Amino acid sequence: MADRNAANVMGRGESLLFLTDDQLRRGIEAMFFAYRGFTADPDRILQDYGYGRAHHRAIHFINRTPGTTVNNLLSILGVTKQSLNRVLRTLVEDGLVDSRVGIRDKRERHLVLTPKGAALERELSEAQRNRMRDAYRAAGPEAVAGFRTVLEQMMNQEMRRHYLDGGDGAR
Amino acid sequence: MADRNAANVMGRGESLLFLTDDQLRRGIEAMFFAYRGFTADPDRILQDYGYGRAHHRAIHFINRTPGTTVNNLLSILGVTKQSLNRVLRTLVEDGLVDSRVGIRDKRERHLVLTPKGAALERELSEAQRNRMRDAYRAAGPEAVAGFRTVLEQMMNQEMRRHYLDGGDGAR
DNA sequence: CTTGGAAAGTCAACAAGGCTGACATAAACT
DNA sequence: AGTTTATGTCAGCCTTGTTGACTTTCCAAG
Repeated sequence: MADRNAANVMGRGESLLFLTDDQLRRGIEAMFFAYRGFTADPDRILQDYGYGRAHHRAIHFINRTPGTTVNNLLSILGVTKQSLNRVLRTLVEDGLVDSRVGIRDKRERHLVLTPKGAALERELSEAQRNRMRDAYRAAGPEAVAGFRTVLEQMMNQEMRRHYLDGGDGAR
Repeated sequence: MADRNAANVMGRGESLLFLTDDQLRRGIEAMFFAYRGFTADPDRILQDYGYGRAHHRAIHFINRTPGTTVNNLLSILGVTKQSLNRVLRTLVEDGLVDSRVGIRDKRERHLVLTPKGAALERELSEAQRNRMRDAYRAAGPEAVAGFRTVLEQMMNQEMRRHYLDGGDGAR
């Protein structure tokens, strides 16, 4: 219990004392605290509109993949259709999202942002990008590469698939 | 709008095309998807005990700083005392947490894990550490350093304070 | 051309975990 | 003695997740 995980007899110098429980705990807490910062700005904006994080997520992924179907969105977001539907309904009612009956398959609904929805999307993503940009600038390019690498490894298989689906991101 | 943020005329070669909106969006989605992986294992375990993420957070920080006060926990977690109290009450009732009247200041309650609480903490944190360790191993030491650096920059001031309070983590 | 099943929507009920506001108690501080 | 601080508690509200049951639409295979 005292010195568990003296995990790095595999050396190369700079990696000594690398995977101790304490190091891992620090990483865990970093994720926790950073995620709070990550969501703080959009949360504030959403409040002014009477929306929540669930609305933000829907708006984000509809913007990323215009014309996406409800089912696709469900598998990206990992919630039930009832839960997503409640959110989508308010967004459609409020005129932020347009739900178009499928052309080839009329059961499907293709979701797109209206100009009004796109405006909110920009406001939200700009706030979030600003924070991300500041963090990236302060950390430097190499840190950013490492950041992305670790996060990718932390995803579940299915999530990684959705992540990779999202365009190349200039990789 | 087409080529906004050609942000890197500051060069050094590998950092060209560094802060485009698309790059930033990729970082944002990486955070989103990775956080899901990050919480997936504990969430599964917590379900077996009838607890939620809120209980996990309380248990984690009581374990990190044994004898911490309610007020301190409140400022770390950033929730209302009513919300935290609901969680703490069940943990005390179920015999996972001990709430001891302060010695110097009898208004304060000092929170510590019971053996039973410590057992659950180990189960949860082991699962979370395993995922973190696998990600770290796959990514390599340099990536991990970058990961931590970017996350630290993403935190709010106050969160960063709490983060730094958590011991040195062999920095 | 019928039918099975997928996609979508809806209703109802419930739970976790946030929130506000009001109030109580004990202890410490001034 | 009066005020402030730390904690706890009651009541009620909201968002966002869940399950289960049921309907409508409609593609596609038999």
